[in-house]
Amino acid sequence: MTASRAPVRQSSVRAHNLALVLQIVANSPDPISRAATAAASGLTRATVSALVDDLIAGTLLTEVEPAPRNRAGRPAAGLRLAPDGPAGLGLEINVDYRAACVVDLTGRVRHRLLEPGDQRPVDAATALAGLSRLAREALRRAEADGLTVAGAALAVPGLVAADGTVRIAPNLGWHDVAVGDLLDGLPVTVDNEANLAALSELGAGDLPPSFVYVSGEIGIGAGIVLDGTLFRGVRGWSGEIGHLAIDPAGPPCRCGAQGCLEQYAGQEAMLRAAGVATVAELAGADLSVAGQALGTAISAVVNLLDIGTVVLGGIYAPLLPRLREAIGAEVDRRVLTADWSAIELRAARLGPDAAMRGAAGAVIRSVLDDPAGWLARDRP
Amino acid sequence: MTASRAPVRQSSVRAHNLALVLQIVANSPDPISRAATAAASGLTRATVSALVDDLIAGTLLTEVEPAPRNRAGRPAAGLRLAPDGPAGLGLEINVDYRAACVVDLTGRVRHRLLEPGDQRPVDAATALAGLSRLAREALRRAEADGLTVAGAALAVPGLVAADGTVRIAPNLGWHDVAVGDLLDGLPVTVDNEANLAALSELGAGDLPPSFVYVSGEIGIGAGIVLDGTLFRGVRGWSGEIGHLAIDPAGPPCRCGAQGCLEQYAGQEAMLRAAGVATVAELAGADLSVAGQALGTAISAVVNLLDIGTVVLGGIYAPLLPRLREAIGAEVDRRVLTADWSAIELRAARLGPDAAMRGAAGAVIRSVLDDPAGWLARDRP
DNA sequence: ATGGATTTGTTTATTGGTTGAATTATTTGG
DNA sequence: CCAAATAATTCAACCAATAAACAAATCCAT
Repeated sequence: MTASRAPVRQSSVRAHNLALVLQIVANSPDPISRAATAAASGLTRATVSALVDDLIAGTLLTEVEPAPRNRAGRPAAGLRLAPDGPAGLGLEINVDYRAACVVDLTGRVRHRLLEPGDQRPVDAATALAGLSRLAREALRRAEADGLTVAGAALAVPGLVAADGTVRIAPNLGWHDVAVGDLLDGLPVTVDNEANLAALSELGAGDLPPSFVYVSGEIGIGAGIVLDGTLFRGVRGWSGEIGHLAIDPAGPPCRCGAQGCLEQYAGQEAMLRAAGVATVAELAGADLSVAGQALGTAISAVVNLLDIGTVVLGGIYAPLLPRLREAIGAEVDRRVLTADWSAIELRAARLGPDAAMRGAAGAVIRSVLDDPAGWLARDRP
Repeated sequence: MTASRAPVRQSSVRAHNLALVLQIVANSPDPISRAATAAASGLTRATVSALVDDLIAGTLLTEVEPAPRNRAGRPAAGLRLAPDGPAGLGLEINVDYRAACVVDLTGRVRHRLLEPGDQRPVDAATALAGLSRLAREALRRAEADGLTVAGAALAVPGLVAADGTVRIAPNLGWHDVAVGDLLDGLPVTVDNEANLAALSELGAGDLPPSFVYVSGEIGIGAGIVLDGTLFRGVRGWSGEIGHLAIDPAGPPCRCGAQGCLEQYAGQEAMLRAAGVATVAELAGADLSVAGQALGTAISAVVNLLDIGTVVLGGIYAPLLPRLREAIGAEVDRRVLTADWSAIELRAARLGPDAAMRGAAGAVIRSVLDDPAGWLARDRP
């Protein structure tokens, strides 16, 4: 039932502790010594030394010069993530561009390729072929840098089934698209853009381990992060916040129901309500209707999940100053527990690249979460 | 980040594998042999034998006569949970009764004490003193049976903070009540009744590992079970479904907002709408308004969490036949993914005792989840 | 400059726990 | 009554972490 259904052997102990040590180093802002890692992990220095040897041999960690220090004792050798080890390839197909990026273990974006162009008129196969070209170019450049690409992830604006097929991506006009073998065998996972953007914000630091990322685009999606892990739902399509009911007698929605959030706070609805033509012009408009609707939806999330932090991304990020008051008022009114524990609203830190960087970050994260799997891979 | 921040030593391996073996036995409908357990767990027979020895010595498992079999080979000794080992004490304080029960490891209710009486006029201290008497009597009877009570849990209809204080229980008139030391040192955990009832339904079997339990009483609460574990939210107050917004212009709610679910599907609202005085009379009434409101709220849950099963408890359980159509229609209309994956509505199996049994079950579950902790306890 | 104090990192024997193979136990079937 | 089959236990080997001793590299006081 509750406990996982897998036996644990000694090798799992090692796998767990490798991940533990690696993540302590990864989360340390400055290079950290073996001894400090041992103290932080609760393992002995001897054990940490042995684990670190493996991690260095596997190009996951590197030793750097000891930081000069004015205390007695042998100076500590610093450990940090290797910038020339495994890397993640992040891909994205969205309404008006295709993009790829390469991110190394330390989180730095090493390469970034963007191909603007409306994807709606082209069919899925053509769009994917174009993406494949872009991705190969990114791989070529990564290899030239001496990086080993550990995997790839693709962000799409739509519902993705557990097996990676895109069930529906309304704004791309996609319907049951299997991405297939894009890169000659290099596995490509596919995920929803809001989910990946949420992970990306998590990686950007300074966020609590549980939060909701709300992405405002043509549609509205949400990525739910619980305790540092993306919550995907039972079948993989959680976070469909865009179709929460705001008013049962509200305007009809393209989903067939009435009064969905999208009809109040979706990009098109906001433009229509403000009587302007571009997103940039919204900065001067009255957004109280959208804000109130967003507040109602956010209240539902908080009442159900008791999450204290909401990150607003996509077009909402720059508009947050104008939305905050209406959202806050509605949340205060509707969330029972708001009296004890405040709900924090934040603007997303990362711009439009969030989803793509989150995709690359997901690959990196999978290596950091299971270094033993990386060490045991078939060497080239 | 994602991986837990604790080191793993060999002893944790044993702790994990003890839990693994114990739960395989617990989940087996019939007594199961060591060999079959080994096959199911992936451990070797030698290891399972050693683990089982410990579990038997700790009165968690017992050997039963081998089931007669018509095949060659030494007959297998059956293993099952010990009915005379640790037991859980479940407590409940609700609007019109106090109750206690003792449940053994196998899930059987061994004792059940119920003291009817309106708790609203008495203050919290008096109610708790009465509960304490009831609990002591239950403990006495458990001891007379040779059971060792491993712990106690209390179900209350209200919001419970992480430290066990009841922040607010509107229908009891409680406000920041610390339960304190009820039973001379025996630890008592406190939890929301909907949460515990949800766990109770999970234990009653036949449910998928992720579902939502909706409890209709004076207020409406929800227990969210994700992957076999209760989801409590960041600060412990998840599942406040009763105050989801159904209609922003709806009737005012005692929470201060307008159009909350409780104003449509709460017990009092349903009675008022049907023009009857007792819950029993609702069976013949038109419940389409409540059903539609419930359907809207359930759609919100499913859209956010992608959960495929909803269990309706409390007063909703007997009324489900009359509610199903309205709920179903609204869910089909509002849940994007309903086309691919059906949402199943079920009536709760357990009656009014669900929360109290869930409380006892939570104690049992904590032993099953961490048998090593139980084995390492100070023996009497 | 030199020896003691201090901190880091490695070496080595020990311990806890699983594994795999061999062994013992208990049944059915010819 | 013996062979085949299945269940459970015993025992040596192995793997990974620990504790304690040791080596290395620095600061500081004399």
